[in-house]
Amino acid sequence: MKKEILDKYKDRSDVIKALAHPARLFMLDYLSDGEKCVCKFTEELGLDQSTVSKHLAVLKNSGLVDFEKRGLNVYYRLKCPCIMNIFGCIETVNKSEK
Amino acid sequence: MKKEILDKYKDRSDVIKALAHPARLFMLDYLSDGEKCVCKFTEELGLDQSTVSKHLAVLKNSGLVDFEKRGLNVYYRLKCPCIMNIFGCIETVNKSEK
DNA sequence: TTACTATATGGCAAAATTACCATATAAATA
DNA sequence: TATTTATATGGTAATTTTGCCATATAGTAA
Repeated sequence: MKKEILDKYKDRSDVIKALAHPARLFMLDYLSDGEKCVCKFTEELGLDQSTVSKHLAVLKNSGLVDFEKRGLNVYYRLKCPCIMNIFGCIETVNKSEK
Repeated sequence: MKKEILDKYKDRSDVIKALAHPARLFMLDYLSDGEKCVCKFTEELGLDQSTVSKHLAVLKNSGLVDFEKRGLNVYYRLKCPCIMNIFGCIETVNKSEK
Protein backbone atom coordinates (compact mmCIF):
# COMPACT_ATOMS: atom_id res chain seq x y z
CA MET A 1 0.00 0.00 0.00
CA LYS A 2 1.29 3.49 -0.81
CA LYS A 3 3.12 5.02 2.14
CA GLU A 4 1.12 8.28 2.24
CA ILE A 5 -2.12 6.36 2.52
CA LEU A 6 -0.77 4.04 5.19
CA ASP A 7 0.56 7.03 7.13
CA LYS A 8 -2.76 8.80 6.95
CA TYR A 9 -5.00 5.89 7.95
CA LYS A 10 -2.87 3.62 10.15
CA ASP A 11 -3.49 5.45 13.44
CA ARG A 12 -7.21 5.55 12.78
CA SER A 13 -7.37 1.88 11.95
CA ASP A 14 -5.44 1.06 15.13
CA VAL A 15 -8.16 2.69 17.23
CA ILE A 16 -10.87 0.98 15.21
CA LYS A 17 -9.14 -2.38 15.60
CA ALA A 18 -9.32 -1.88 19.35
CA LEU A 19 -13.10 -1.49 19.00
CA ALA A 20 -13.45 -4.53 16.77
CA HIS A 21 -14.35 -7.25 19.26
CA PRO A 22 -17.69 -8.02 20.93
CA ALA A 23 -16.13 -8.24 24.40
CA ARG A 24 -14.44 -4.87 24.01
CA LEU A 25 -17.61 -3.24 22.67
CA PHE A 26 -19.44 -4.54 25.71
CA MET A 27 -16.70 -3.13 27.93
CA LEU A 28 -17.04 0.36 26.46
CA ASP A 29 -20.83 0.22 26.74
CA TYR A 30 -20.50 -0.98 30.32
CA LEU A 31 -18.18 1.93 31.10
CA SER A 32 -20.54 4.50 29.64
CA ASP A 33 -22.24 5.07 32.99
CA GLY A 34 -19.00 5.28 34.95
CA GLU A 35 -15.82 3.51 35.95
CA LYS A 36 -15.74 -0.21 36.75
CA CYS A 37 -13.10 -2.46 38.25
CA VAL A 38 -11.65 -5.44 36.38
CA CYS A 39 -13.48 -8.06 38.43
CA LYS A 40 -16.82 -6.61 37.23
CA PHE A 41 -15.93 -7.24 33.60
CA THR A 42 -14.78 -10.74 34.37
CA GLU A 43 -18.04 -11.45 36.17
CA GLU A 44 -20.23 -10.01 33.40
CA LEU A 45 -18.38 -11.42 30.42
CA GLY A 46 -17.75 -14.97 31.60
CA LEU A 47 -14.23 -14.96 30.20
CA ASP A 48 -11.03 -15.91 31.94
CA GLN A 49 -9.59 -13.13 34.09
CA SER A 50 -6.40 -13.10 32.03
CA THR A 51 -8.40 -12.72 28.84
CA VAL A 52 -10.31 -9.78 30.29
CA SER A 53 -7.09 -8.19 31.41
CA LYS A 54 -5.70 -8.46 27.90
CA HIS A 55 -8.82 -6.96 26.31
CA LEU A 56 -8.58 -4.04 28.72
CA ALA A 57 -4.92 -3.60 27.80
CA VAL A 58 -5.94 -3.35 24.13
CA LEU A 59 -8.42 -0.59 24.98
CA LYS A 60 -5.85 1.17 27.14
CA ASN A 61 -3.14 1.04 24.49
CA SER A 62 -5.46 2.51 21.87
CA GLY A 63 -6.24 5.49 24.10
CA LEU A 64 -9.93 4.61 24.45
CA VAL A 65 -9.83 4.06 28.21
CA ASP A 66 -7.76 5.01 31.18
CA PHE A 67 -7.41 3.43 34.60
CA GLU A 68 -6.58 4.17 38.17
CA LYS A 69 -5.41 1.79 40.86
CA ARG A 70 -7.12 2.07 44.20
CA GLY A 71 -6.12 -0.53 46.76
CA LEU A 72 -6.21 -3.98 45.25
CA ASN A 73 -8.52 -2.94 42.44
CA VAL A 74 -7.96 -1.26 39.11
CA TYR A 75 -10.75 0.98 37.89
CA TYR A 76 -11.16 1.58 34.17
CA ARG A 77 -13.04 4.50 32.63
CA LEU A 78 -13.84 5.92 29.20
CA LYS A 79 -11.32 8.47 28.05
CA CYS A 80 -13.32 9.70 25.03
CA PRO A 81 -17.01 9.18 25.69
CA CYS A 82 -17.78 10.48 22.18
CA ILE A 83 -16.94 6.98 21.02
CA MET A 84 -20.40 5.87 22.13
CA ASN A 85 -21.88 8.02 19.35
CA ILE A 86 -20.71 5.68 16.64
CA PHE A 87 -23.17 2.96 17.62
CA GLY A 88 -26.14 4.77 16.12
CA CYS A 89 -24.64 4.63 12.66
CA ILE A 90 -23.38 1.07 13.14
CA GLU A 91 -26.94 -0.01 13.92
CA THR A 92 -28.14 1.76 10.79
CA VAL A 93 -25.62 -0.23 8.77
CA ASN A 94 -26.77 -3.47 10.36
CA LYS A 95 -30.40 -2.71 9.70
CA SER A 96 -29.82 -1.66 6.10
CA GLU A 97 -27.90 -4.86 5.41
CA LYS A 98 -29.77 -7.36 3.30
CA MET B 1 -18.23 -15.19 26.50
CA LYS B 2 -21.83 -15.19 27.71
CA LYS B 3 -24.26 -15.79 24.87
CA GLU B 4 -26.47 -12.72 25.52
CA ILE B 5 -23.46 -10.44 25.30
CA LEU B 6 -22.15 -12.10 22.16
CA ASP B 7 -25.61 -11.87 20.59
CA LYS B 8 -25.88 -8.21 21.42
CA TYR B 9 -22.44 -7.10 20.21
CA LYS B 10 -21.47 -9.52 17.45
CA ASP B 11 -23.24 -7.72 14.61
CA ARG B 12 -21.78 -4.40 15.68
CA SER B 13 -18.28 -5.80 15.91
CA ASP B 14 -18.66 -7.30 12.44
CA VAL B 15 -19.28 -3.86 10.96
CA ILE B 16 -16.42 -2.38 12.96
CA LYS B 17 -14.08 -5.17 11.84
CA ALA B 18 -14.89 -4.19 8.27
CA LEU B 19 -13.68 -0.68 9.09
CA ALA B 20 -10.51 -1.89 10.79
CA HIS B 21 -7.96 -1.70 8.00
CA PRO B 22 -6.13 1.33 6.57
CA ALA B 23 -6.93 0.39 2.98
CA ARG B 24 -10.63 0.06 3.75
CA LEU B 25 -10.70 3.35 5.65
CA PHE B 26 -9.13 5.01 2.63
CA MET B 27 -11.74 3.39 0.43
CA LEU B 28 -14.62 4.81 2.46
CA ASP B 29 -13.03 8.23 2.56
CA TYR B 30 -12.44 8.07 -1.19
CA LEU B 31 -16.11 7.17 -1.71
CA SER B 32 -17.35 10.07 0.37
CA ASP B 33 -17.56 12.36 -2.64
CA GLY B 34 -19.26 9.81 -4.86
CA GLU B 35 -19.02 6.39 -6.46
CA LYS B 36 -15.76 5.03 -7.86
CA CYS B 37 -14.93 2.00 -9.96
CA VAL B 38 -12.59 -0.74 -8.76
CA CYS B 39 -9.71 0.27 -11.00
CA LYS B 40 -9.57 3.66 -9.27
CA PHE B 41 -8.95 2.03 -5.89
CA THR B 42 -6.29 -0.22 -7.34
CA GLU B 43 -4.56 2.77 -8.89
CA GLU B 44 -4.69 4.88 -5.71
CA LEU B 45 -3.80 2.19 -3.20
CA GLY B 46 -0.95 0.47 -5.01
CA LEU B 47 -2.22 -2.95 -4.01
CA ASP B 48 -2.80 -5.97 -6.19
CA GLN B 49 -6.15 -5.89 -8.00
CA SER B 50 -7.23 -9.11 -6.31
CA THR B 51 -6.43 -7.64 -2.90
CA VAL B 52 -8.50 -4.56 -3.66
CA SER B 53 -11.37 -6.71 -4.81
CA LYS B 54 -11.30 -8.64 -1.56
CA HIS B 55 -11.24 -5.50 0.56
CA LEU B 56 -14.26 -4.21 -1.36
CA ALA B 57 -16.02 -7.51 -0.76
CA VAL B 58 -15.45 -7.09 2.99
CA LEU B 59 -17.05 -3.64 2.87
CA LYS B 60 -19.92 -4.96 0.77
CA ASN B 61 -20.61 -7.91 3.07
CA SER B 62 -20.72 -5.65 6.12
CA GLY B 63 -23.36 -3.45 4.50
CA LEU B 64 -21.12 -0.37 4.40
CA VAL B 65 -21.06 -0.09 0.61
CA ASP B 66 -23.08 -1.15 -2.36
CA PHE B 67 -22.14 -1.52 -6.01
CA GLU B 68 -23.55 -1.43 -9.46
CA LYS B 69 -22.17 -2.98 -12.63
CA ARG B 70 -22.10 -0.79 -15.70
CA GLY B 71 -20.44 -2.26 -18.73
CA LEU B 72 -17.08 -3.73 -17.82
CA ASN B 73 -16.79 -1.68 -14.66
CA VAL B 74 -18.16 -2.09 -11.15
CA TYR B 75 -18.95 1.12 -9.29
CA TYR B 76 -18.93 1.13 -5.52
CA ARG B 77 -20.66 3.70 -3.33
CA LEU B 78 -21.26 4.44 0.34
CA LYS B 79 -24.47 2.93 1.63
CA CYS B 80 -24.46 4.74 5.02
CA PRO B 81 -22.56 7.99 4.69
CA CYS B 82 -23.06 8.63 8.42
CA ILE B 83 -20.08 6.34 8.90
CA MET B 84 -17.82 9.24 7.99
CA ASN B 85 -18.85 10.96 11.23
CA ILE B 86 -16.90 8.57 13.38
CA PHE B 87 -13.56 9.91 12.27
CA GLY B 88 -13.85 13.07 14.37
CA CYS B 89 -13.95 11.06 17.56
CA ILE B 90 -11.27 8.65 16.38
CA GLU B 91 -8.96 11.60 15.81
CA THR B 92 -9.75 12.85 19.32
CA VAL B 93 -8.71 9.46 20.68
CA ASN B 94 -5.48 9.54 18.72
CA LYS B 95 -4.65 13.05 19.88
CA SER B 96 -5.46 12.29 23.53
CA GLU B 97 -3.25 9.22 23.47
CA LYS B 98 0.03 9.54 25.35
C1' DT C 1 6.63 -11.93 57.85
C1' DT C 2 3.15 -14.85 55.77
C1' DA C 3 -1.02 -15.50 53.47
C1' DC C 4 -4.58 -13.79 50.54
C1' DT C 5 -6.77 -11.17 46.74
C1' DA C 6 -6.98 -8.57 42.36
C1' DT C 7 -4.77 -7.88 38.29
C1' DA C 8 -1.11 -8.50 34.76
C1' DT C 9 2.07 -11.18 31.95
C1' DG C 10 4.39 -15.17 29.38
C1' DG C 11 3.57 -18.96 26.62
C1' DC C 12 1.16 -21.47 23.40
C1' DA C 13 -2.24 -23.45 20.10
C1' DA C 14 -6.24 -22.41 17.36
C1' DA C 15 -8.51 -19.26 14.48
C1' DA C 16 -8.83 -15.21 11.61
C1' DT C 17 -6.77 -11.78 8.51
C1' DT C 18 -3.87 -10.25 4.86
C1' DA C 19 -1.53 -10.11 0.32
C1' DC C 20 0.07 -12.21 -3.40
C1' DC C 21 -0.19 -15.31 -7.66
C1' DA C 22 -2.81 -17.82 -10.87
C1' DT C 23 -7.00 -18.33 -12.90
C1' DA C 24 -12.05 -17.83 -13.78
C1' DT C 25 -15.85 -14.99 -15.33
C1' DA C 26 -18.45 -11.62 -17.72
C1' DA C 27 -19.02 -7.75 -20.72
C1' DA C 28 -17.39 -5.23 -24.81
C1' DT C 29 -15.33 -5.22 -29.24
C1' DA C 30 -13.06 -6.83 -33.49
C1' DT D 1 -16.55 -16.36 -32.84
C1' DA D 2 -12.21 -14.94 -30.76
C1' DT D 3 -9.91 -11.34 -28.17
C1' DT D 4 -9.45 -7.98 -24.81
C1' DT D 5 -10.51 -5.74 -20.44
C1' DA D 6 -12.32 -5.21 -15.64
C1' DT D 7 -13.31 -7.63 -11.77
C1' DA D 8 -13.82 -11.78 -8.76
C1' DT D 9 -12.33 -16.12 -6.79
C1' DG D 10 -9.30 -20.14 -5.17
C1' DG D 11 -5.16 -21.27 -3.08
C1' DT D 12 -1.59 -20.47 0.11
C1' DA D 13 2.00 -18.64 3.27
C1' DA D 14 2.89 -15.08 6.59
C1' DT D 15 1.07 -12.46 10.23
C1' DT D 16 -2.13 -11.16 13.78
C1' DT D 17 -5.68 -12.11 17.12
C1' DT D 18 -7.83 -14.75 20.55
C1' DG D 19 -8.38 -17.39 24.85
C1' DC D 20 -6.76 -20.41 28.08
C1' DC D 21 -3.36 -22.05 31.65
C1' DA D 22 0.27 -21.14 34.67
C1' DT D 23 2.61 -17.83 37.04
C1' DA D 24 4.22 -13.20 38.50
C1' DT D 25 3.30 -8.91 40.92
C1' DA D 26 1.41 -5.61 44.05
C1' DG D 27 -1.48 -4.27 47.63
C1' DT D 28 -3.93 -5.76 52.02
C1' DA D 29 -4.55 -8.12 56.10
C1' DA D 30 -3.41 -11.48 59.67
